[in-house]
Amino acid sequence: MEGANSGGDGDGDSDGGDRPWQSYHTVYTTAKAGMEGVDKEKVQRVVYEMSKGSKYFQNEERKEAFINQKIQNLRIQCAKLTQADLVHYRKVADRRIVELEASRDLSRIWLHVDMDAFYAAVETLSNPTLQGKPMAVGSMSMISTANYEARKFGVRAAMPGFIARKLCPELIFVPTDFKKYTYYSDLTRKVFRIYDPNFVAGSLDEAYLDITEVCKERNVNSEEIAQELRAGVYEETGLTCSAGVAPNRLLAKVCSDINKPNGQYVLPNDRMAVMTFVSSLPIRKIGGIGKVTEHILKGVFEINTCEQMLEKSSYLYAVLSQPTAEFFCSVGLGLGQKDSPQVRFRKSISNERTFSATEDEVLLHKKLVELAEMLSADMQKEGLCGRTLTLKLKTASFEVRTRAVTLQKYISSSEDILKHAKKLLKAELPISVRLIGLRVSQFNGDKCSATPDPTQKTITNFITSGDVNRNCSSFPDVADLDFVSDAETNLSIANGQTSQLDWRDPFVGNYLSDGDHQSCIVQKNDGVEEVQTPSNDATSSHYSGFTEGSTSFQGQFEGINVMNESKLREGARLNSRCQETTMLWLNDYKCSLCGIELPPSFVEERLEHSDFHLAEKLQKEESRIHQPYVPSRSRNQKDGITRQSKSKKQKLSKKEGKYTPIDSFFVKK
DNA sequence: GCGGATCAC
DNA sequence: TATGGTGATCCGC
Repeated sequence: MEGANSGGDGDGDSDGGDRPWQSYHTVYTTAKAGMEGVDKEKVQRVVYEMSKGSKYFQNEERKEAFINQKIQNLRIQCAKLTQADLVHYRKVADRRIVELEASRDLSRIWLHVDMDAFYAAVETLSNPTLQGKPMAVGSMSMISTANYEARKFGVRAAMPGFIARKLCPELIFVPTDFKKYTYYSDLTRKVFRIYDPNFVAGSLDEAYLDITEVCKERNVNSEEIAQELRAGVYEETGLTCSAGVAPNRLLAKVCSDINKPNGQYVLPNDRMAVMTFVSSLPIRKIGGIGKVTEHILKGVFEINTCEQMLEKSSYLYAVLSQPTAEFFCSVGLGLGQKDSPQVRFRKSISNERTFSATEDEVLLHKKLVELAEMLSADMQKEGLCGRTLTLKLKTASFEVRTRAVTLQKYISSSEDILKHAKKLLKAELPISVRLIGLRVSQFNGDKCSATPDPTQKTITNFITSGDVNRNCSSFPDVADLDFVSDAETNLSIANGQTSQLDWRDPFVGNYLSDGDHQSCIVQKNDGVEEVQTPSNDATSSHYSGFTEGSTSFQGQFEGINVMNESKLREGARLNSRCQETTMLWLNDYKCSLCGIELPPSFVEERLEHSDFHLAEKLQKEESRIHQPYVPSRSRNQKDGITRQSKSKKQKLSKKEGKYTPIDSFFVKK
């Protein structure tokens, strides 16, 4: 609202001035519930002092600079628009706004419930001595939730504990205990179900209810329903919650935040009321508009409130992608999203762990084994098989990288996962990382059936074709072509059986969401749902038992046998060459084939050198298969080493990361 | 399909 | 000492 950072924001103000902390934008300093009367200047200063100079901080600065460049670019684009352009885009925007307006639906009454400081409140319930004392759920490195006493000090969710303790030395830390939260969450849902058996759970502590019918049947207004529901939740759990009522979910969510904690706000189903409400609403309150989007909208278009989205709509349509512009306009009109289907399918499953940064390959390999085991277990629990595996790395400097392979067969066993994960990781070595993650996506339509859980209710809508098992790991391996990972994706995918329900709601997404799209809840037709909760409690058991069995990474590293495969097609060759360029250099220094030493910075020389070996290999090959090969310097490699002959600025080794051009993001072509 | 990024909780 | 984990989506290749 009156946010400390809203003053001269986005002008590159006061950098290096007497108040450097003002330019350090964090997620947790934005004014939210319970932050009234907080000395924001002091909080901001402490956060800055604690962070300054750290690797994390430096990365934040890098990202910030990147965003500022985007803003600059967009500003230039706007400035370049001619009068004629503006007239045109004014028309485009106006037409769309009329259409959007016509789609306005005021027939439903939505209620959003949000538990107050949920985790903290539950912990206080189970340990009443915490009552009235500043307390946070989480650890020294990260806080999940802080109670309202702690919030008075500026302590907030997503803030690292050691900073929170600086802000509030008496702060009590309580470790997270998801079993407890799930238990109480279930209790609240018992109450929700009374008012809407098909309610949509957003997470453990919030839900959307369509209360249209209850209001009608019982002939009571929404305010009374909200009161009653909150009282019911309190009676059932001893916990307080807040509620918001509005014609759509997007607005209901905004409303539940207004009188938090232990309050409610009703926005009537009336067009004027909605427009008035939205006119002064800061854009950051909208679900889907986060720190970066807010920054851009302010910096480029000087948009601070939702109403201003309509005022600037011609510029939005001129410079942003159409769906993005459209979302902002619909927000300006106070519209929600179209109804989402009752049943939603999980699209990926993943796990990741942070540890103290290391470049010890044996250690990294061990982490990978553990992750693969855990992921496989989770997948089997859910009966999932997928064909895309993604490795995520966070370097010691907090840069995040992902590397993916899409396979021809569906996998779920830890052996399969590990096999491919190792290849992906190997290509990145040497590297110092602080986090490794694995994700599997592109599921086979149905459960993999390895060990079906009889107690698990199946979703009837699923297509259960006889093909289901064909691709699963229970079948014998097909020829292992996997190392030419990218080439595989070029092969036509065998009769893609997409039983994944591929619905696409134009109003769901990054900028197109009212917040429930990230729901991990599968809501059944009968109203029963299953919740995927982060099972932190389970990790310890996973870790034990995998402490040994780490095979040396080094041992498998010498192979350049990628090139020995004889019947690779042209595409496969280029890709294997791409792999080779990354695998060729032992310890990123020494050629594994001839022993010549070339430091990573000699990018051109190294490429030349690998070309040499490649040509050598191919010549041998060509004597067998008759296929000409022209070493091409113009082809870009997928591994990020862009080949530009003259530039030594491309020295950036992969370790240091590559930076994509600014102009791409957010800009319409 | 891949990779970088944003967002929410 | 020290800045999380899971899942989803979008954009531009």
